[in-house]
Amino acid sequence: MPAPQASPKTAYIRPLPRAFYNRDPRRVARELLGKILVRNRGRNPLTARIVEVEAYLGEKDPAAHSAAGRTARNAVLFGPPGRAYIYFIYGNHYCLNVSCEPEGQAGGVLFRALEPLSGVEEMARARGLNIENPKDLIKLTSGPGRLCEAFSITRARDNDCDLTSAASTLWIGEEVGKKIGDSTRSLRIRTTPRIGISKAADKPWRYLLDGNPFVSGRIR
DNA sequence: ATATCGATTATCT
DNA sequence: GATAATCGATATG
Repeated sequence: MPAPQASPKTAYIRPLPRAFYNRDPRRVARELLGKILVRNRGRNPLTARIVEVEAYLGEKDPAAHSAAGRTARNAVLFGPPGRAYIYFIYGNHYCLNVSCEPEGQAGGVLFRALEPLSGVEEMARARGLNIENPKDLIKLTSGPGRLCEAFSITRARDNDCDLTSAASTLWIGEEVGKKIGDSTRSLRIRTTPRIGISKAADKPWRYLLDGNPFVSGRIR
């Protein structure tokens, strides 16, 4: 397992445009792999590479929170693309999604695992883990609930946050110099069924970077 | 290594 | 009142 890489300065990360998210969530999910989630914290932002995601379609996907139509909880999924949809689950954990598709149409991508790049000490503190232990390092951001805890993501703080602006406290970017289509091309991407659902469990809409140690759960 | 189980609460039926 | 896009702990092979 690789040691965390040198900290990228956010000055060299630029946000993905809203149009990036204004598409089918399966397409967005695949292309989000390798991109960077940023938590602005004054100096010393938290950054991590996206290594595992799942696509949830709109009202036609029985596994999606939007399957039964718009409610107070899932309203962000029906709003404009590129916003954070945060939900609370099992009385314990938050999960992060980004809304996709044009306004009025639901759809989103769930963040399942990240590879920490900078702010690792802060993440460890938030998770109550010790980085000296390699096992604990993996557990920092390997899972949808874990990554939210590492980034201190809550519904109260971050639901409906605009993820397309570097001025937001939470946003998504890519390294300057890489083109959106390009950065995905060289990656080894694997698709599998989605984790932890019972409906539409056969759909292969989980996307991950093959071999990345931070990917959650078991492969296959 | 895999399996099972309890925690704990917002949300919806 | 039941459920849930999970996690961590415990038990067993």
